[in-house]
Amino acid sequence: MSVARVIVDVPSRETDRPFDYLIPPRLEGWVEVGSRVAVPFGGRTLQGIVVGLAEDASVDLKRLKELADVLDAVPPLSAELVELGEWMSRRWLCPLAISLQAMLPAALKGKTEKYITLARGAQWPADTLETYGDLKQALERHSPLKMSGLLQQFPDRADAIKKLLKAGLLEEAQKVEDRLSVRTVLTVFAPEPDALREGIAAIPARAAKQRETLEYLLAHPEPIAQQRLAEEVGTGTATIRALADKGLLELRQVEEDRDPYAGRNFPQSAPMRLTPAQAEAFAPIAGAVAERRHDVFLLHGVTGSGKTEIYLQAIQKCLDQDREAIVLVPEISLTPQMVERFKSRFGERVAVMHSRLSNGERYDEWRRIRDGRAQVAIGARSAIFAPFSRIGLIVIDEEHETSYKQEESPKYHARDVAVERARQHGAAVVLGSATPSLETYAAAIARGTAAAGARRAYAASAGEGTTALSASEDDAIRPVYVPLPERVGDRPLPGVTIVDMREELKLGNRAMFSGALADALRARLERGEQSVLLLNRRGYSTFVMCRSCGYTAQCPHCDIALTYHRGSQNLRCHYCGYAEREPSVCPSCQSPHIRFFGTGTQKVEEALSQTFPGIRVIRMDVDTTSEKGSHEKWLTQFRERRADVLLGTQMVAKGLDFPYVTLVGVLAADSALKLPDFRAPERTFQLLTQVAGRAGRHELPGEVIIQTYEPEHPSVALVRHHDYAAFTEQELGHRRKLGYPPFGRLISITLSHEQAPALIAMGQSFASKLRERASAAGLTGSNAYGAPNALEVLGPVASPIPRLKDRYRFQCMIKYRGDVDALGWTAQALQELAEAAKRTGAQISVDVDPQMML
DNA sequence: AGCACGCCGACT
DNA sequence: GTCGGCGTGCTC
Repeated sequence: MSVARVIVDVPSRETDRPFDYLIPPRLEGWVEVGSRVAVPFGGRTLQGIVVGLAEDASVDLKRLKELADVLDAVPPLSAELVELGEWMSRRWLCPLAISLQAMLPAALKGKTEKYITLARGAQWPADTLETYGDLKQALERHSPLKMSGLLQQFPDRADAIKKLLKAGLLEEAQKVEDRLSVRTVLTVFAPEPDALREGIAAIPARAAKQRETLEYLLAHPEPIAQQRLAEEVGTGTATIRALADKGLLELRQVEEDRDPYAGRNFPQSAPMRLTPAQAEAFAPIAGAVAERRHDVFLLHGVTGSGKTEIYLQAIQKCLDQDREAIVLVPEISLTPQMVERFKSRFGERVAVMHSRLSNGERYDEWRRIRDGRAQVAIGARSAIFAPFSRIGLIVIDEEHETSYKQEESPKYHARDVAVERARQHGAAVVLGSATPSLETYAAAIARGTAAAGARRAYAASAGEGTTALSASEDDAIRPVYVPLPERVGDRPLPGVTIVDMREELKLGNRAMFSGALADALRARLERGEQSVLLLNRRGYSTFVMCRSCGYTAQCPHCDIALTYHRGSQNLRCHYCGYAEREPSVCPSCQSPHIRFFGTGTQKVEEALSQTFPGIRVIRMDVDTTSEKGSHEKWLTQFRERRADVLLGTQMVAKGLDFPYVTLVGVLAADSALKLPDFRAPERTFQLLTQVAGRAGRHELPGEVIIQTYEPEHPSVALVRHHDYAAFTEQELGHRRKLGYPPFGRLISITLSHEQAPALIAMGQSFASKLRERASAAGLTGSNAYGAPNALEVLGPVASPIPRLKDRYRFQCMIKYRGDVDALGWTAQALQELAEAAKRTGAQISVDVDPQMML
């Protein structure tokens, strides 16, 4: 008998290794690397993934249990994806079970279900029967019963069931079940034409409908849904059933794909003629695809420069070779517009995956990919795991977007996974952005450019410092730089005005709209044009304070000010979801002078209506787009010009393209600048540049007005001339001085605990252990030239949000040069820490290459 | 992560 | 004297 090595679905570091199981004869032949199996594990039955097969000789067979089951006819993961999962676990220091789970559609996240049956032949003593007769009766009616169902029926009998199990009067069985519903449709299958004609001849003259039905099938022999056939023929399903009973046709339940885009027509679109600039950018990418080279490209194109058409044509090249393509877009720009462009070009060959699909819909799209019915996958972050087997191209649009980094474990970055996966397949990678992340950009500039002379466009300003990324760093991405510096049709970038709100105040304007913005809005209303307004804060007011005693409303579970929401009249914590009623007097001193400060999107909406009576505003933020399809609904309304203003948080900044938008207003450009995060300036610059790109994308010229209290901050000032290069140069200078990415790398380790003192002690002992190890390894100590240390351990310090969901948080940061093996080193240290943490009840969370410092 | 086994307080 | 609290330890 052979042996399967299984990663069980327990997301803990202690069980993060393969466990060996015997493959029983009945399952022989069904088990492969990547199979999903059910295994007995410590007294229960769990889902697991087979990561290896061994011959019996190599393992000690005596103590092995057998696999309980193989859960799918076709393994959901390929050996290649299992390998990718192992790579991810090393790269982001997370248990393999978690990496593997991330690659499966949610529908295949197996759940252990317990079933209860009456023990066969067991005699119930009279007194037991008296007390627990109702349980016995329930099980006599239906058996086996789900434990969960039984508990629902008898909520207070949990202990009783346990007792009866122990006494051997009840028995328990466990099964791993999918969270899955495959929709089936009753489908009619026609027999061979000859049989069909015989059937028609045999039908009595008065059964006209039956005859018609068979005649229809003779003309249309392909399988058809019973319902549909009945409609076509103009009869009821009874006719069809009658025919089935006679054996004249076959009726079967057939699994149906839930097509989330069913009933929508996507007019076929032909490739557009590329502009000379597009063609120049396209050439090296197409070349790499044609030659099946694993090259990575940074396609740096300003907003409106036509990157998408380049993606589409590169994908076509890839399909022509009978290879497959993955396109990642940020969740937020996975709008109908984007999907439509891909569906129009590639039709049925496109599978779409995003979070708004139900588990079932997503599973169906996933199966279309796996079964080879789709060759292009477009989706958010997790689409990088699309189960293709011959990938030729991976595109990551808006490469700089933070949503590519998953904030929960596995804390992977889809961009890095993409490059690794492409390497496995010999596929090309295109990273597209108008505002590339500094990491990608610096690496590309360091490597050089594909097109001669292109480097001039951006490179000079980036400075020599960008080469600081260590050349020996083996997992560093080194993209070929492909600039696309002009907008299609030579449309100019919109003019940008920066308004200093301090000056407005001096002029006596205390409103949230500056004179310039108010005038510009009014002009759009008069001309019937549209505007987009950005304010990156939802809710009505951002904090609540008592003017008598200084009390501020804080979340009782987090160290965070509560935000006032107008619609629901409550105060809410945006981190844990806590809500309380709006106070009318100060909860602390009962003074009526409790006031709401700070501006959120709700308040702007109100101010718009007051300032411009009759204005039609669509507000888009987390609060108005939580419903399925609402995002799409608002955008459609806006496109159809049923509103004058689209007001929202950063979700209005990305990827939208409306011809009548001629004004973009940013209400508080500096709102994110004060955050304690070294990427805050980069993010602000990116957000402002992106939102500015929403204006004037078609015939009408665009205008951008940015309100700020910090007009001279580079993140704001340099947006004025869309000066990515100048901003980048400055910012890279700062990063270099501080040893931040891309000049150094970070691993953040956050410890959390319900009690602060225990946490502080633990944090300190952990940090000093790390430091000891580092110095023992000769990694610390500044060198004689004042160059940064190879590795530094910073902290522990309280996290920027010191308490979240009733847990205190402390963090350590490991800052290191790219040529140091900090991952292996940290993994070891964590192993030790994990043991200590378990005793004290602390939680550890590791973030390799953190994107958010909060 | 759970579920077992194992040692100390409030009940029959 | 028993039921049950949840503290450590293991799971092929």
